[in-house]
Amino acid sequence: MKIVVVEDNQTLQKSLKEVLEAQGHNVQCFSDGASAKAFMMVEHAGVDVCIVDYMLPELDGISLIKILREAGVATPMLMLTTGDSEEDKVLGLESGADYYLTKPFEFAELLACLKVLYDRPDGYQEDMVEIAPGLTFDMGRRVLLRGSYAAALTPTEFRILEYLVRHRGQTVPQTELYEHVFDFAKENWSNTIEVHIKNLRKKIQSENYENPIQTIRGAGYTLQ
Amino acid sequence: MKIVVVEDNQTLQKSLKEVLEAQGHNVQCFSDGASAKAFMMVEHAGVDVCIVDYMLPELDGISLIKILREAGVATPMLMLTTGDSEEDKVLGLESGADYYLTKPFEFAELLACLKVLYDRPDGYQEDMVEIAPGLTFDMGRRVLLRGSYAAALTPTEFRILEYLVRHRGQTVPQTELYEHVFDFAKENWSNTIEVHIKNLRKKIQSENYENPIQTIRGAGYTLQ
DNA sequence: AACCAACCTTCAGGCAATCTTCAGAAAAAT
DNA sequence: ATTTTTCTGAAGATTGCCTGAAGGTTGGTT
Repeated sequence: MKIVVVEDNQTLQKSLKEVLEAQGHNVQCFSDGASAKAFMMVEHAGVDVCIVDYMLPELDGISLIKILREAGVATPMLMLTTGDSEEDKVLGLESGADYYLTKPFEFAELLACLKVLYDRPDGYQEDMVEIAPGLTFDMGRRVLLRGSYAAALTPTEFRILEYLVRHRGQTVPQTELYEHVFDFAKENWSNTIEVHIKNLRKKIQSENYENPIQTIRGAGYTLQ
Repeated sequence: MKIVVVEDNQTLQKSLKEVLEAQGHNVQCFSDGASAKAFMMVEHAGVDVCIVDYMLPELDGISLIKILREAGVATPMLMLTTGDSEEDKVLGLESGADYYLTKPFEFAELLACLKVLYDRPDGYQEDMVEIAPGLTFDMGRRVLLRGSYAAALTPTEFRILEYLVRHRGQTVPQTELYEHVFDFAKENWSNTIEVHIKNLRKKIQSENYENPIQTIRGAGYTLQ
């Protein structure tokens, strides 16, 4: 599979490349966060897994992952770190990394992780999702495509729809949407999510089908 | 969500239970592998995440996970270990664990992991239960599926049916349903549960089979 | 058979969850 | 700085769920 490695330590980068290529993978290396970001923004669709160091010149690993995630890149990410700080680990996971390895690690462990990440049952790496007949959600471009016409999504709408897509078929509570769309739980209530859902529905709606975002009273929303 | 903890160290088990319950989770603890296995074989459908210690009396963590996986249990598993051995880590992941934490760990880290595991895009967890021939209860979507037609459940109906499913074959007293469905026991009696049971039966009913929710006079209800 | 307790059925009022609209605030783009 | 877009909270309307009451059945007991 295609693996992107972002690692500034040249020795480690070379070893990783060798080991992974020996396993038959196609490896693309970067030595700083900025160039990795530039590449991933464009090419992420073809990448199966991303291995990212925590400390990087130009753009650190956590920010890199966060930016990519916000841009709708859903590629599985594995983060490497030297730090023992538990806080960093938490930060790493919350930024959107899918796994976390502390250096020094053995390559066998890395390979096992890759397997776990890649064997995930998903649709996770899908970039184009059919929301309704004739209506496609392009996560890369952040738009809804109806025929040749593209409807833009606002950032919040995008995050909501992305979350619903990742949990398609499940009933997602409003509280959960709050936590993921904004990075915190709302204490004092507001109907912000409801308003965004309404706007999303307006963009999705068509005469040919009923709206695929269903509200399950007392439970949340379900994307069919 | 419902979390199963398998940990023989009583102190740690207690802390885990406390922390997780403080987060609003429903926690079920076991102190050895064998009893956890017995429970999971039957009840795994209702369990969202499993936290399993590496070293356990009766049946060690790795074997436990392996056995459950072979039995088709897809519940996300998080393994705890004291060992630093990289080999153990690899073994743990290959046995089917989804994540791996080395003791001592901080609870914040554990919570972050749980979030990652639980937010997985899925269909991964066994969420569908066949209530009657041709009638499936989809716990994720909170609906009853008959062929392609979906009947919505109200929040209370969902909680009742969920509880009956988790205790399938057992006779569940009304008092127990009260405690689960609402978070308290009812002092002054009402027939609310009876009404909800009636509505549930109406949604479940069909000409082809008799209603699977049986009333055991003087004892409670049984889902066959 | 007559009685009683457990359970069923129906239904309407009250109420909480959600929708809708809109306008001002904040943020982003120009 | 100005314009445009997006976000957010308020207020009111609407929807659909929950519940308790009242009366009806059922099955067991004397």
